[in-house]
Amino acid sequence: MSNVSAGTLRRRPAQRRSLERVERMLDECARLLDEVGYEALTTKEVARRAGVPIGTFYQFFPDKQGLVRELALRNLDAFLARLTARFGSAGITVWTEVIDLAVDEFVAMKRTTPGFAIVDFGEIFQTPGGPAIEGTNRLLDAALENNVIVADRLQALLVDLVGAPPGPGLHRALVVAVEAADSVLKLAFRTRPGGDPDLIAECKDLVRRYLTGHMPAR
Amino acid sequence: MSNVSAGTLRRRPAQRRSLERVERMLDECARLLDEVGYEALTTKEVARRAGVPIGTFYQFFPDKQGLVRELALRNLDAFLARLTARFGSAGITVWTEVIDLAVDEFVAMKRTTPGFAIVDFGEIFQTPGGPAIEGTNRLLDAALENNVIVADRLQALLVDLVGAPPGPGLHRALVVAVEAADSVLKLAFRTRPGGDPDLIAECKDLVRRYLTGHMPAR
DNA sequence: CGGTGATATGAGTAATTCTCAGGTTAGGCC
DNA sequence: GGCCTAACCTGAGAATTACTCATATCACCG
Repeated sequence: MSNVSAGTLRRRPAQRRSLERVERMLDECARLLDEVGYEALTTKEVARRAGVPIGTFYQFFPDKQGLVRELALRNLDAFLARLTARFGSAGITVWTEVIDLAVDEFVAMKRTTPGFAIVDFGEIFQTPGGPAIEGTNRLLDAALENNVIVADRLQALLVDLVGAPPGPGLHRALVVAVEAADSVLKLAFRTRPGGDPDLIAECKDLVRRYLTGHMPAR
Repeated sequence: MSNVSAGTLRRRPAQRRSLERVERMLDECARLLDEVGYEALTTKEVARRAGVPIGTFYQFFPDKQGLVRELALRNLDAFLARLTARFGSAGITVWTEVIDLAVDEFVAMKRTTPGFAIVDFGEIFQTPGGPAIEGTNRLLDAALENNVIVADRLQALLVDLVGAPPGPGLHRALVVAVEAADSVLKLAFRTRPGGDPDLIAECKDLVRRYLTGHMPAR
């Protein structure tokens, strides 16, 4: 369930103390994000709050982006875990239930998980490295397309539970749906602290209508 | 057509030279965004390339965010101008044509307007100012919700050209549609330099299906 | 208990943002 | 024109930040 993607740590914490420290730094990073936003977040303050010297911070994280990217990864893990947990208990029969459940879970995390409202699964950064360098096609810079992972998981669930026809068409549709849902929910939370309920409802409607064309005839 | 929103300049350039300078700084900002991304953009480099001393930069822009916000505003103006121009010449009869035209125009700007692929109308920054301060409800921090302006304009066009029923329902639907389309198109341009054509097609499909419920029966 | 590799530390360096005291310019008025 | 005044411009430097690296400390084992 964990370690979904590459990971961006310089050194992976091996002993318990290090692990706790990294966890603490991620926690404080999340809380700081809620307080001051991404722009104003400083590595020094994260380290200070976590009770960790700045040097130790840089033992594990390459930089501020690496820190936030790691947080996004942790969020992704948590989301996928919660998703599979809820799908295990509830007996799903119609594919729209999958949508509703996923959106509800996402909203729940937006409300309760610190920092999730700001970064969720990443996608904050646009960092091209110079225009059209050499042959290297560094388009998807690893862990930069976490929404694709969510789409992967949703596809597996839909194929399993509802017997949807797998394939590139469905996969692309799910990536689009996740991307769109993400942005509309971000809007919902920009509009109102707890998430505008009308916009959350619209989000479900949007995804349902869109996916109707790519799904078995219910 | 211009000066759509508040504007974030410290001092509005009055004389021709100042105006040209501000314009030049915005141009260079846009090009730098394409080259190095938002994160790595520095005010010093923008000033240097524009041939303007750093002090002058700060005469007009409060900071890096203000600069990019101003660029986003200029992009918004340009987009709205191009939109109305094209709607004037082409005789629209069906509402889906409005969608297609708007998306096409957006895509065209993504391809040709420097920096547009990175910032388009803004929405990069999440900058809360401390949790739940006092009574002040600073939710929409001026110019921070530019997509709403696009939705406004689209609503006017749809009501005018197609006789759509105006009202809060339609308006909300358009805001959602614009937000979703924006994110999917961003994805399309992250995936491929010129914008993945499949994803662009999916974007149109997404919006069309969603808005069907909010539109006259064609 | 001494040795060895892994881990921790924080003062310091380089790079950045933004200011402000003082110099320059534009343009009206006699 | 010549003069005056307010608007405008400038860049050295103060304050802040990201990140490094030489040294100190620790964990563990023979």
